[in-house]
Amino acid sequence: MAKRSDLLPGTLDMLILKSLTRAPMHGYGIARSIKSLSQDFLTVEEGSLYPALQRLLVQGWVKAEWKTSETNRRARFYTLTAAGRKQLSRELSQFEQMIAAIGRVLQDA
Amino acid sequence: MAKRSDLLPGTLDMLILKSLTRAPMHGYGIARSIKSLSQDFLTVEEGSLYPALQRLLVQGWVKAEWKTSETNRRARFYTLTAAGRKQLSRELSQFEQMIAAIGRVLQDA
DNA sequence: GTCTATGCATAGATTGGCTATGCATAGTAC
DNA sequence: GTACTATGCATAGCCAATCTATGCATAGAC
Repeated sequence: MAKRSDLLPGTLDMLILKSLTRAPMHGYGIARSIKSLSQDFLTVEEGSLYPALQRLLVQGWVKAEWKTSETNRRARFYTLTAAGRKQLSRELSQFEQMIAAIGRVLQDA
Repeated sequence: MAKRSDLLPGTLDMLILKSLTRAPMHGYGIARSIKSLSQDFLTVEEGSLYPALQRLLVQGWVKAEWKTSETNRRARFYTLTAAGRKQLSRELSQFEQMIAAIGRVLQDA
C-alpha cells in the first residue's frame, strides 16, 4: 500500500516507442534499456510491458518478427512503423505541454 | 476514443495540495485555479476532483469546513494540514525525479 | 421566470498499471 | 548431471485513478 507506481502513468507507450527509434529490440531488451537509461529509476514490469506491446501492435505503431536473440534464444523483435513515429512525436509534444502546464501550476507566484 | 486524459495521471493530488498552499479554497475554486494557472491546458473534471478531495481528507492531508463562498453559496473550504505539507513535498520530489528519469530516456544519445 | 454560473457529490465505465503465475531454454557452477 | 540464474514471452486477475454522465441546489442577471 501507498506503493507508488514504478512509472508515471501514461508515459509507457512513449518510452517504448522512443526506445525503438534507436534500433529494433525485443521486449526484454526494451525493459532493460529503459531501466538502464533512467539509471534504474524507472522499472518496466513484464505485466505492463507485454500488454503495452500488444496495444502498440494493434494500433499499428510497431511491427514484430520472431528472431534469435543475441543470447541465442527465440525472441520477438519490434520495429517502429511510420505511423509509430508520428504517434511518438504527438505523444512527445503532448507530454512536454503537460509538463510545462504542471510546472506553471507548481511554481510559486 | 483516443481521447487523452485532461491531466497527467498521478499528478492530481499534487496539484490540489499545491493549490492549497496559497490559501484555503473550495473545490470549485481549486478547479478554476488549476485551469487558470495552467493557461487552460489542464482541466480538472468534477468527477475527478471530488473523489480526490475525499481521498485527501481520509489521508488527513487536508481538512474541510463548510462556509459561505464569495458568491454567497454554501461551499466546502479545504485547508492543508501539516501532514499535507509533508506529503506535498514528498510528491514534488518524486515527481521531479520521475520527470528527470523520463528525460534521460527521451533524450537522444 | 428562465438561464447561467456556481457549487457538491456519486455511479459506473474505462484505462493502465501491478502482482502473480506459467512456460521455456542457454549458460554457468557444482 | 543437476541446480540455479538470467533471459525471454505471455496471460489472468486485481486495483487505483480518471472520465462521463447524472443529479441536486441556489444566487444573480436578464
